[in-house]
Amino acid sequence: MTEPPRDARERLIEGTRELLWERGYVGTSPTAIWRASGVGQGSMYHHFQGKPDLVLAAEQRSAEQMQRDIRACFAQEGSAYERISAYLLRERDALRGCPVGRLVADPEIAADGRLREPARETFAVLHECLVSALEDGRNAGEFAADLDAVRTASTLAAVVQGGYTLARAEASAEPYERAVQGALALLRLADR
Amino acid sequence: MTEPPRDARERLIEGTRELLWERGYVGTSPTAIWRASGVGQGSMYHHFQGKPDLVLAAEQRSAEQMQRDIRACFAQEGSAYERISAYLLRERDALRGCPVGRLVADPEIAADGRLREPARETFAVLHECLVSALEDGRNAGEFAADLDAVRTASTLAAVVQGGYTLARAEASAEPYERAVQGALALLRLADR
DNA sequence: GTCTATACGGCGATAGAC
DNA sequence: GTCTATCGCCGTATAGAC
Repeated sequence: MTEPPRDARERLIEGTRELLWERGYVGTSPTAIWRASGVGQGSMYHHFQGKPDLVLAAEQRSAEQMQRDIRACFAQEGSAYERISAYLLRERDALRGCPVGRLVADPEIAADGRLREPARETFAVLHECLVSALEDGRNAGEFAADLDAVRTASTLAAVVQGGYTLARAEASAEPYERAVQGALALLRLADR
Repeated sequence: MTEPPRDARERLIEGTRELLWERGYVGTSPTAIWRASGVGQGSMYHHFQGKPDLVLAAEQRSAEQMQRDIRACFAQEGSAYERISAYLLRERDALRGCPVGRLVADPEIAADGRLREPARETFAVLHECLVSALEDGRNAGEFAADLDAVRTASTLAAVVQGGYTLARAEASAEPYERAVQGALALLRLADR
């Protein structure tokens, strides 16, 4: 399915992505990165200036992929509700959480505009897709005419991100599933 | 308002709470703790066995406080919707996030049953309060008879936690406010 | 491009004096 | 109970050979 990484640079980015997802910025050491990526230390410092530089490249890759997945999901055929539920019900490993959302938990990333940018952009794309779908549904009579698309879009995005937190606290995917199902049910009830 | 910490033990717990909230488990070093708490290193290792022991005490304190706040909020007078919105609209520093929810982002805490327990218990308390309020509202005719209280409770809890993530990604409290307002609007629309 | 060697500070903890 | 000293390891690089 997935192409195996080719050169050192590519392996480093993929290794960093994995470690960032699992352990965050502080928890991800350069040593762990080159070891996990199967390249030498000298090679890493040849391709990247240092940890922040490599992390930025990894973040951009993760953001790019998530944005592509989001757009693909919302470009599918179907009613507004179907597209929204398709996104919310996508296969996710709730206990792993979101590779992009995880990043902003660390203050080093939250405080640095450049390191924060990929996450900001990704959630902006998600929000835009959700707003469009909600407006479509409102225009088609699927949702109440007074449904606030902008706010509801933030609600739905938050349910996914917060569902991860609840899942990790219980070490079970169930709270995540419940949160998403509950959000979709509320959306169905908002049909007049 | 708040009592200043008295003894070394107390100061250590409060200092650890702050650092954990801000920087998570990996990002919080014993050295930073005793420095921030204004006690000596030897004192710290006299009162606590090591980092996990001290972190557990700090977690329990944060969990205890959050649970007390939750119960107080839901014990107020008013309709079910009023109690729920009172909780969702509580003054929060959205950019700081949740002192309890932050903990489970770190794998060291998520993987350790004892360190995870305070967070698990806190979200269980929140879920229970939300379910009770939603059932009350349903019985009083405030919400649709087929509203699923258990799932909706998880949805509302997730909106708050996920709202923090969106806020940090944008470095603004606005996405958090939108998410909460959107959730309350959905709840109001689910009234038949 | 990739390698090994080296550096310096911080982490997490222990020892033992006071 | 609190203090300072010390420890071994790791984080985050830099240097210079190959």
